[in-house]
Amino acid sequence: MAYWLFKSEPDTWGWDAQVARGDKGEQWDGVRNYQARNNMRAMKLGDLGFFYHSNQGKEIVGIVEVCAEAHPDSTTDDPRWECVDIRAVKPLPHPVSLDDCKADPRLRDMVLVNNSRLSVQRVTEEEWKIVCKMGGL
DNA sequence: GCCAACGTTGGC
DNA sequence: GCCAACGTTGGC
Repeated sequence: MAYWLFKSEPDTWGWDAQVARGDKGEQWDGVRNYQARNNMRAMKLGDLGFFYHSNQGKEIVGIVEVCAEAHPDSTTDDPRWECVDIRAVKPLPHPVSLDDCKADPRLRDMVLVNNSRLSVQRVTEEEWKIVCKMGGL
């Protein structure tokens, strides 16, 4: 079991939209970055991830689950790009903001804190537990 | 809306 | 294969 973090601008595709897709989930398309794609290729069915709102809110708002492993991105003909499908699992009772993460020395090495531009990130098990606790789970 | 950081592209 | 130029992202 691995843990991940998905970033999206709420204007384009927010948590509410993700929840509205229900258990069918939605393909996480549009990623055009090798690091992010490699992360998605490494994902296994049932892996969990945080859903992060960039720009507006700048906070982790919910938990998602990988419900389809990497497959070609249907929004492009370029065979280089693949994506996974994710479905909403549950919201965080208390969203965890970027500031909260920066303020906690245990999260100093979190990708979100160090390389905020990467849109699909790896989260360690320790970071996962810390953020879950901060989020009220 | 600005700008720094980063990734990608393309000329050499 | 290097590196300058460019485009994009995202925090502020």
